[in-house]
Amino acid sequence: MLQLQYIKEHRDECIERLKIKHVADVEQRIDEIIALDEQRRSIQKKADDIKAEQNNIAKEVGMLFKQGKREEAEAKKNLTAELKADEKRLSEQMANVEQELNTKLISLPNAPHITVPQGRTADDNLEVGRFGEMPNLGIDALPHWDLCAKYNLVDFELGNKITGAGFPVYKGKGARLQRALINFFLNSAADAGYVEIQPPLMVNEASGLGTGQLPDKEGQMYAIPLDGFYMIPTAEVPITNIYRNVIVNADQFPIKHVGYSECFRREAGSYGKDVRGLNRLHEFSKVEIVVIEHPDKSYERLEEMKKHVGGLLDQLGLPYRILKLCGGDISFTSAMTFDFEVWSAAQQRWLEVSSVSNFEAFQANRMKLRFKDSDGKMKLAHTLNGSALALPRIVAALLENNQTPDGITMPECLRPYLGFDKIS
RNA sequence: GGAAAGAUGGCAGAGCGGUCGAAUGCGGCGGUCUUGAAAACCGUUGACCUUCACGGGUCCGGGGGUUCGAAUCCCUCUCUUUCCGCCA
Repeated sequence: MLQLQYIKEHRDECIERLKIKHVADVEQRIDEIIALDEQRRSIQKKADDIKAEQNNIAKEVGMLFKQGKREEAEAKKNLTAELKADEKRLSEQMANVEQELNTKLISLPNAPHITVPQGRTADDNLEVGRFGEMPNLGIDALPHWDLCAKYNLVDFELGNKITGAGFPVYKGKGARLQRALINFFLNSAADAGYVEIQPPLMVNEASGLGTGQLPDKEGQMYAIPLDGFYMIPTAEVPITNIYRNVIVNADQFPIKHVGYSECFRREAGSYGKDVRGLNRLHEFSKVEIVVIEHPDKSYERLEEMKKHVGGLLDQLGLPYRILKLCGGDISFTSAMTFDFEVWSAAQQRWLEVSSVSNFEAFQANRMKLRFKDSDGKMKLAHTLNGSALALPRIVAALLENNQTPDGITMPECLRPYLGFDKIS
């Protein structure tokens, strides 16, 4: 959530930024928050004064008892009765105001960076770069789901049988390709200074709240209500939550992590050609990079992360474009997001394979992830993350773009991990 | 699934119901000594709310209760550890 202090001290800027996200009734919501905070402070002042008086009386009573002045002590005791009633009344008021304030704060999305493009839908995203050559396939080129069947790489029917739609089974060279990609991605990140983490695939509620999946996107996660756990939708959740309630040393910045995990998403309401083949799954593999950084350096770091992701796609030889997401398409928690999309030559469409975001202090505020700055003050760190990369659509594009009449050529960078250079 | 124990500051670990925000040790920071460092010694060192400041308030896992007064007593929830059972 946004910092109350920021909202109070930069009201107009805050409203302007939130307007980029088309937040309804922003002015009103912000002013309500500011008013509630003022209420809270005035109630607290009164409560503090009463408590101070009670503390004094209690101290005096203690002294009198020690000195053996019983009657005086007994007389003083009665003084607190009225104060107690006042205190109870105030603490009820306080609880109400705080709860209302908290509800309003937590339901407010992150404020986009001022440079985030205006716009409402994915069509309004700004293309900021296009790389690689789009292959010219013949008209008999096959979409990846046909290639998967032809070369027996991914068995969707088997997944239906074992679990359900959206849980494919990778077989033979298909399975090997998965493993090769994971290793390639993990090693590349390690070479770039990211420390590898192998996180749990289920998280508790506090972790879901920390990174912002809860309460905003509850329906997106698989839940295990019996134990109060959620299947992770991305490794971002467990890895970032390593730093929940942590005060890091400023000299540790940047903290860079990479982790591979299976990701589980309910994807309720998706259907049609969007979900055909590997395009959208309930379970998929992804390598994720997570960075904790000083607020002054986070946008610099975002660029570095983009370069890393772009470098992977370059090595894989996939044509791609980078989009700067517009206010309407950016996520609830993000301040700035870049999407990477690869060209899927047989489907003739762009597929999102990475989303790189700076959350500024939004997640850190929920998680109480702080550091002591050089001025000696406690401040919230910035959190960032990005896919590097999500596998299924990479596989889809690799299969489609590299198909030839006598097989599918594998990119050079994967061969050490694959043990073969062609699927045929 | 059964049984027991525990949850205190960055960590470890004390704490008769009344100067306990909390002993002590480690760590951190500053200093003395040293060419420099280590060791030793001295000092310092929690977070949060509020205030221009002085100050005031809150926090010893969460919530509730007893009391003039709770880290300390009672109830409850959550979590952790250990033992037994089962098991990759």
